[in-house]
Amino acid sequence: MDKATLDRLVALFPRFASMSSGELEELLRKTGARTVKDKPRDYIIRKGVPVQEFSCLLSGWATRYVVLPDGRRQILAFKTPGSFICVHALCMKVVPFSVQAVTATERLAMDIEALIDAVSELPVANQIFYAIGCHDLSDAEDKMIGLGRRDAIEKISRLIAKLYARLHETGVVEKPAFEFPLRQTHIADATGLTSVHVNRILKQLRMAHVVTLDKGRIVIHDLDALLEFADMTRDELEVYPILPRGWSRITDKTEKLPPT
Amino acid sequence: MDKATLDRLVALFPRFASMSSGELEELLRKTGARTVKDKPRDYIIRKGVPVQEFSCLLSGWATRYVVLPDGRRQILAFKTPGSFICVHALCMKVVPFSVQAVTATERLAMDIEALIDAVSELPVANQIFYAIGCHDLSDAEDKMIGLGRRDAIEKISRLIAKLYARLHETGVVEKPAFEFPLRQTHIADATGLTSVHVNRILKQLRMAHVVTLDKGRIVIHDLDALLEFADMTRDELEVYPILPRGWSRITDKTEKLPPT
DNA sequence: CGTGCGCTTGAGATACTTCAATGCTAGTGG
DNA sequence: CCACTAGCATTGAAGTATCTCAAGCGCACG
Repeated sequence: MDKATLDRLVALFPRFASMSSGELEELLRKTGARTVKDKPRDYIIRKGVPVQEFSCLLSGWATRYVVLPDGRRQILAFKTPGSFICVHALCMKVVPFSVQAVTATERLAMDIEALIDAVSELPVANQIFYAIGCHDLSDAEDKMIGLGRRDAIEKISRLIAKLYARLHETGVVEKPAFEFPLRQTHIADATGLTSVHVNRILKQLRMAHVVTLDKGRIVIHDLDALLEFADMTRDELEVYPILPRGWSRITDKTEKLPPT
Repeated sequence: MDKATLDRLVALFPRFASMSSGELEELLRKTGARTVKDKPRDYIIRKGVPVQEFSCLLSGWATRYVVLPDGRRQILAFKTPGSFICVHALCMKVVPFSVQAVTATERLAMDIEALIDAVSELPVANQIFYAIGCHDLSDAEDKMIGLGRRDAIEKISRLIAKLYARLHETGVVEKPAFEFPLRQTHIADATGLTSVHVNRILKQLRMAHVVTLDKGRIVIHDLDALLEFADMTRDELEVYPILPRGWSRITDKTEKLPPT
């Protein structure tokens, strides 16, 4: 693995910076790290099929989702450059969801069994991977709040604001106008809404000159207004590089004494 | 720590069985493990206040929840005997949620910093705690599906069925009739509904002779009917003792080719 | 013996869904 | 190069699951 690729990897996955570059190179060597390309709609992971690779997404977008027997779909996460495809794979051979490429993607794939061995010998790596899992857990719980207790415009505004923050943080996009390959059905299945309703809410945001979404491109005209709709403050936008025990994000400011 | 307490701990937390009893005793000693009692409505963890203890719930019920600034509440998890109170604490000093006792509770509390040190020296403990975190992640994602894509009767039926399965699995209850200290507002805040609507759905379940819930006690008259309402099969009821890389639960049987 | 919390129920409101039709664009085959 | 098709976005109209508001009731607690 050449120096340039290594730098690109660390830039997208700042957590790896807590390893020395020697340790990281060793880890990549031991796990047979290689880059893999997938085309749009390719499956990266299939529900029920043993997962052999641990992947770090380098470019492109993907979705991780579940489909119920009657066809209802819930998208659990969108994967963008800097995302780990499937943290679960480190402790589960078979996972109950699928991951599918939305655009063409590039990822760094490591052999899982080798990774587990390598990590167990390297305490710093252990901490890193625990923190990654913990981050995904917090993220899932944040989404639970959104799915359970927010209305449509909040859900959609938050989704857009958070994706923007993430892409901005990882250096993938600069301005609040960028490639946005998600279809309205993706947004619907991530927020628990109907694509028809998503369409109406997007129209509302467009009419208010807040966000326009067209032909795979999004333009955020008024970030403050978007945050207003999203019920977010600017500091909630920051993506915290979660170091072990270093996180101190507080979501809600005031907490009424809850019943019972 | 006497032998009886140790046995009780391992019975409630079968994961600990992958450590030798010597290793476990050593771990408990190093972390200053002690039992702590809380009264109903006591806070076990407060949002924004540094978490010092890692707790294993031995008896009683608790909720882990978030309250939004305008008062909307989302319950993230119910804690019952055999639950870890807050897995996040191993990598976050401060967490964005609170944990509050519902009934009187008893828990085994360990010092977190000591636990982190002890675990990093013991690969088997490392695996155990990673698996615990992974279990919570899968659980949260399962709840995301419910919150996003299921209707009221499915949500409530699933909640009841899963709590029963968990309590049964850990040996806390025998028959499908047991202490159930949750108020209707708890159920509402866990499922993203209103307590008024929860009331109507419970009435529906009562009228159908499926479940009765009264005075802190629940009786499941017809488990098969409940599972029908819950859109669950009997094998989904089983709580898998997730060993590292040993999990193979598949939630959905058929998966239509999803759009895009 | 009041007071408060939780359960219950009715009536009316609404956020979101379902159904259905139209149009646009890109890809495909002839 | 054009006709044909499929997928996606858009919009209207009608339906419904769930919410809001409001009132009454029972029980536990001080």
